[in-house]
Amino acid sequence: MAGRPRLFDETEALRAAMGAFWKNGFARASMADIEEATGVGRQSLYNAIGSKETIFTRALELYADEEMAPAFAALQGSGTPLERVRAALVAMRASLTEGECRGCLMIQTISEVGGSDSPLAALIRARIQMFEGMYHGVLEEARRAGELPDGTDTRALTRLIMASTAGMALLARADVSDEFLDDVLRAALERLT
Amino acid sequence: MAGRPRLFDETEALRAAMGAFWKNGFARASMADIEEATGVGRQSLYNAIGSKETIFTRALELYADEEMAPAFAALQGSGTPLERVRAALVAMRASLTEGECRGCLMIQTISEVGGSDSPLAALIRARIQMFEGMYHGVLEEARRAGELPDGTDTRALTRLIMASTAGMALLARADVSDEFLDDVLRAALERLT
DNA sequence: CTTTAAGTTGACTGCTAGGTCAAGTTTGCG
DNA sequence: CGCAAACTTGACCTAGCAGTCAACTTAAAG
Repeated sequence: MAGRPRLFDETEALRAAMGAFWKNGFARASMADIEEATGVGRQSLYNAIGSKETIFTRALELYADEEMAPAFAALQGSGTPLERVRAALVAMRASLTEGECRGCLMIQTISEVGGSDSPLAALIRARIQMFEGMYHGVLEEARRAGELPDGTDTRALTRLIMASTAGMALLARADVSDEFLDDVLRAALERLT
Repeated sequence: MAGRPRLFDETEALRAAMGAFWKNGFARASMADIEEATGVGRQSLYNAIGSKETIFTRALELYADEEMAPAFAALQGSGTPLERVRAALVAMRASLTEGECRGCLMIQTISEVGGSDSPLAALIRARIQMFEGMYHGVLEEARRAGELPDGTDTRALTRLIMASTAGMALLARADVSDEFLDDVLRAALERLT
């Protein structure tokens, strides 16, 4: 089992590919773009990772694990439950404009693979459910702790938060102003009671 | 100026093309799909309308004018300002699942042409601003009429509504359940005070 | 009826894309 | 050293795409 050692780091390459996909979307990012972004030859990518769709899937998983981590960390951080939800929203808002690309790769992928029944769509649905479960858990905590009125429908509130978040990410992609996004965040925080 | 009369109705064809784009997005819908959906030959489409991008642009305008009309009509309909906003939200929610395709063509297009500076992106930005202006006008009315607390930041509230709406449309595309969308609507209506 | 402007049809073109092949390179192991 | 396994390189292949061309059809104008 000897052979030439790999000249690139797989995760590093996936991160670079992620950038290309984030900028242009799955369809518009060509394999040539991926080669250029990663600095890795095509065959090497195929050997190490797989087809374009596989590369994208892996890059999307990496995105969910790395790029969305701050928001999730905030949810499980310190403070009262509601404070943690607020912190997560703030982190989400920040992530939309801080990097090189505006918006959120996960959200922007939804409309691209949308209705299809591809593995990609399944991945996204799974992440949505995970997202929902985490928010809902903390909001339920908040309700039990008396931070939310006792009759609060925390499931519906969770889903409103998710829609608002997704919408914010989407509009960021439409080159809406930073103040626009700040307004959304502020209005959402005000009504989180 | 005599010649063979056109065998198809241009608007009808655009409506059919709209369906194809709605289902698959701009990039994934091929000219062959458009031919099949419209029942019109390619050259005829080029003669009458133009390139694929032109066809899409026209179809998108048609979508905005026809498919999104109920929501706008509700905004300018009868009832107190806040009632009209509520009615618009209800109409938006309904439009997401009533047709053959889930979601909203306008929203799903944002992530596709996203950051680019194409005419399409400009069209979308213009519609977003129009949308914002209409909502904001009615919410200001509501504030002045005492339906909203006097200190309400109606601009921020407008933008939150837009984000929630956009997010709802996007998630509909991700094949989220109908109850999910209903929850978002209900939670949004509850917090519209 | 003839002419002519417009519409239709289907074959065609050039191009780009994702994916593969074969030859060459670099390591570890016997 | 020499063999074999893994990786790299760049040319290549095929399919599908948007868009075009040329021949044909239709109806109104004169």
